[in-house]
Amino acid sequence: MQIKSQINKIIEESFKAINITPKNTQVSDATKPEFGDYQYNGAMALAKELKQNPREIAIKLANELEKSELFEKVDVAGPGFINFTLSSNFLSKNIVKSLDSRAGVAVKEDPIKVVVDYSSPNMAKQMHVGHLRSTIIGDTLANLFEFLGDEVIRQNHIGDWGTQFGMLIAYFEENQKDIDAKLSDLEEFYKAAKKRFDISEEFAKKAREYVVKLQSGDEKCLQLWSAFIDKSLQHCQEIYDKLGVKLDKSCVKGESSYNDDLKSIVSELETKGVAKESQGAKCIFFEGSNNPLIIQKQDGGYLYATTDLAAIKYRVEKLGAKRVCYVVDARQSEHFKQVFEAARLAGFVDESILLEHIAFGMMLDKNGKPFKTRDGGTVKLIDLIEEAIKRAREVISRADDYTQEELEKIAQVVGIGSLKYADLSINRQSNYIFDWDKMLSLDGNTALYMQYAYARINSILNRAGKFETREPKLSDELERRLALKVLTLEDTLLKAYKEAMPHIITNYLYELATLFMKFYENNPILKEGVDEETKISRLNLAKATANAIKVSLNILGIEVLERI
RNA sequence: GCACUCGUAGCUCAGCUGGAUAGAGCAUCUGAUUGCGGUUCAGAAGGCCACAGGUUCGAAUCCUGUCGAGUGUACCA
Repeated sequence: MQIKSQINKIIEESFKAINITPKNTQVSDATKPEFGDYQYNGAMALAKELKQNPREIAIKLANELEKSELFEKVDVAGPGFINFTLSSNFLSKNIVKSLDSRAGVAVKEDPIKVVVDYSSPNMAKQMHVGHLRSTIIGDTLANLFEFLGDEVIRQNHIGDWGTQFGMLIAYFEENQKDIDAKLSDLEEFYKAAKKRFDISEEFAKKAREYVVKLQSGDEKCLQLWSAFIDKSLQHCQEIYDKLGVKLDKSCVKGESSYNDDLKSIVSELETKGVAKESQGAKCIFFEGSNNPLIIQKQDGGYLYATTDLAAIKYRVEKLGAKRVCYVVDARQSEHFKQVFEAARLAGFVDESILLEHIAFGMMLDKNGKPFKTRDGGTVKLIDLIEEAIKRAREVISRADDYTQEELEKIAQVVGIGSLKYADLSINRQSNYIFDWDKMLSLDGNTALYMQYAYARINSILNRAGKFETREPKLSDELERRLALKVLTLEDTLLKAYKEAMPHIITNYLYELATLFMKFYENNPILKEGVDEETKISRLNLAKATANAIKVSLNILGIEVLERI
């Protein structure tokens, strides 16, 4: 349920009742729990405008606000802060509603069509750590949008076109071998080809010729190329499956698929006067910037900017997207800024369509240096995943007497979950320091802490057996706060939605789990001496908490375990 | 050179549509719990929010400048 918007509405109405039209009617979270649940600070800003005492305005407004049944208390404090405390009755009533499979979160009233472009591996190489953030953040955003009711189209804009494939084909021709055998380690194959390319002028020339042949549709080249792609996609799919990322073949729409549109895109941009020739290349210039966006090279070749423009056109015109999210490395900010601007100049998109570069920082090691293997190579994503699972296995196997099968399942869920959570819990815009120990710690804002909290609640519920679904009686401040936190899930998701920031959800989860741990420590549920009424009340609250944790984690693409 | 991002506790990070005494976790110190599930909970200590100005009743948050870090900057993707 949405709480803030309900309060905002009441504020608006209350202002109407006292004949004031304010600029801002938004409540914010209370800065301290002692103040209440929410606060409104608008009275101070209004005071100057109306030439009235802020406190008087606040009191007048508070008198109106008090009439609402939503609040137990409306206080005016200091120079004119208005503090709201929600009624416990309101909280308990809604806790019951949050026991459903959506944890009480409504579907958006105005669903839109959204394209999320993420992962986008290069088909000539294996996936490496650089692809992790895009894949995880993108998948989470897609899950979130979907959960809230948008129609989500996941697009994997794979790098399956360009010079590198000429290189691969040339190298393959040179070393005629069985394609499966050769491609079993694509990485090695690519490296070998690249080496040849750098050393031999003759080989490089041949590679370029193959690019031209490929792009003009040479049968044999296409066949080889498509075998490369198939093989490479298989590798990617293994990783997606392992990560539990919802990408598959149907999401693949690679660079090559726009090949046939590029020519007409360029001529359309020229006709519209958006693109001009400069130094032999076709460029789009922008006001206040010296760097143009080049869409066609001197030699007539197209660039990735051209492909991106074709992709925008496709997504908006063919797919009908109203919001397009590009989950790509922050280093490409300028590129996307230019591409988006160009798309607007060309009239491919109007103001109603939101084009967003969901930028994220790099993964760094403990010393703040780019994350590499010991000998300075790129870390293969598959190795990173295996390592996460291995480490998770070590952490949990200290704990209990699992069967081999259980241990494997738990190691998978915890390892993958931790890897994802560590990434998602940090503001995506900044670089992030990758730390195995912190990632798999049970303390602090980690996946294990959440999964453990969930399993713990689950254990209590199992021990309790069947019990009645009932509005919990919130008997103390801790229970109130926990209940309120459970109910703010929807507000949290909407904020994360608007800003495309997964860490807003993890912050919420951490607060929720922490509150639960406190509640659990202080308010026994199944211990002797707890009366039946209180027990059932607390069981309901615990169940609602578990539900909110589960729903949130699932949006993050993290599984919960009934037992750890 | 120019552009973008960033600078908050020893470390890793929240907070940034301006609000009350700037919050967590780790590490450090102290206490509770003989265990509804062990890896739990409570408390202490730790801050010129890079620096200097400005706007404002009010600035970590907005603006300008300086310093420092990272990234990008014409035919790779």
